[in-house]
Amino acid sequence: MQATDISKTASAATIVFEALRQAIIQGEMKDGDPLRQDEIARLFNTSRIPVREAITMLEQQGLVKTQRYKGAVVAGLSPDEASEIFDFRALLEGTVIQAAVPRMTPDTKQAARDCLQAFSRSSDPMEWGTLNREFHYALYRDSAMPYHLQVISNALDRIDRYLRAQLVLSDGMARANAEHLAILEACEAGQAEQAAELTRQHILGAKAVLLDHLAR
Amino acid sequence: MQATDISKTASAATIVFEALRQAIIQGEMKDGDPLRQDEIARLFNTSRIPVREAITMLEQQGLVKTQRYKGAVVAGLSPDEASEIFDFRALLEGTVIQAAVPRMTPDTKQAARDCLQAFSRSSDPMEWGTLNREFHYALYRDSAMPYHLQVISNALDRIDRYLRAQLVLSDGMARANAEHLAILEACEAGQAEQAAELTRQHILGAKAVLLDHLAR
DNA sequence: CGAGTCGGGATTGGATCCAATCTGTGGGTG
DNA sequence: CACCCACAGATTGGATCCAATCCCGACTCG
Repeated sequence: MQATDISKTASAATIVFEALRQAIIQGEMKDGDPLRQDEIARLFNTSRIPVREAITMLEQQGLVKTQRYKGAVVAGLSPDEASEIFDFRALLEGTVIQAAVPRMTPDTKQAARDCLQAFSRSSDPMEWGTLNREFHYALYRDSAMPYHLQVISNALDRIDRYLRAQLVLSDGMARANAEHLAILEACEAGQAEQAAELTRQHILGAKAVLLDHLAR
Repeated sequence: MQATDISKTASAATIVFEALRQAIIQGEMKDGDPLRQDEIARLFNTSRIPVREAITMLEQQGLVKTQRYKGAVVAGLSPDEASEIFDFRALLEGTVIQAAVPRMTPDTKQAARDCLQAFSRSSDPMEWGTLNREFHYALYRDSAMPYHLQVISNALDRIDRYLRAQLVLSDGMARANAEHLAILEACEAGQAEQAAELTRQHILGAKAVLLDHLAR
């Protein structure tokens, strides 16, 4: 029998939070868009209380900025901030994948391969972002570093919108595909240091492309 | 004239949050202690609403764990989790100090020296923790990496209690003092790589001492 | 004509009230 | 005597209501 995480039934606040988070990181809400409490409350058929809690969660993650008595708006990223987060990711994700490679199970490798295939076959730009993320996350899964993973996930939330944009750019898809394949092969060959270096280059490459695009 | 950040007047929720955060990271509340909403509300002369928002903030930072309809308790750290966070800090703080050294202003160096002096003169174990933290933070200040700093600060919150405990242990103070001095000297000499390595060793050393203590 | 000010609507922050759930205790039953 | 169940108090989650603040336009007065 499959035991389901009891007592983890979502509160209204977390449901609203997840929905808003998705809307923000997928770019449905643009930078600076205001989050009206009672508008959101009506959308979810709740009162404003859970909405407010959801907004404070979003603020803790840096996804919105709030001002007292003025409300919350979707937080954008300056080029400097984006650049810093990419550096941050390169540092962390390189380290994490290096720790993950020696522990990587066949299951995980298969999952990563599946993501990669789906990624290259998919034609829906909106799906690319999630598959891209799933692929990376699969490779880190076996690192046994849950705290690192959580922090990485938060960092990804902050730049996810921009990553999606970057994938659509020029040959972003083709390049990402090639780099992903190289990373996966390094993992399968058990070359941890190589996988780490490729991951770092992959992230810093994306940063370069994106910043170049933002500058124009 | 000194312009004060207008409209940043604290809401009740953030006041409660800050107070609870301090109480937790300074160890006034032990692992597993429950946070009763109306008890806290009475303490601060507010209703439970701001208290609930404060608790969701604490949960986002990992300082408390909540279960639906059962409330929040102060979140402790298993040895594994503590160990991981020390590794995390070593990685990040090494990188950050390396970036900070070439940009470090005389003011900053002076501030760090002051901390160090106060640290060695102080006899109040409770003060050590804050001075220790101030010292480190001063050295990172000029790194121009605000995101990294924020993440480091969160990580510190999680283990601050244990760090304080470790300082009181054995010759924790004396050793920390010596290591701090070495780090500061490397910074003043402009040896960024050296400062980074010393910082990493400093953190990993503290981790070893603490884990050894926890095991017993 | 421009600057200051004074409302009114909109919006957020906080308080109070009600509903849902947990927990522990006592009684009944095999 | 162990176990199960019901009920009551305690506690959290959510809804509704009131207060504080902001925004914006119109009006007044020099």
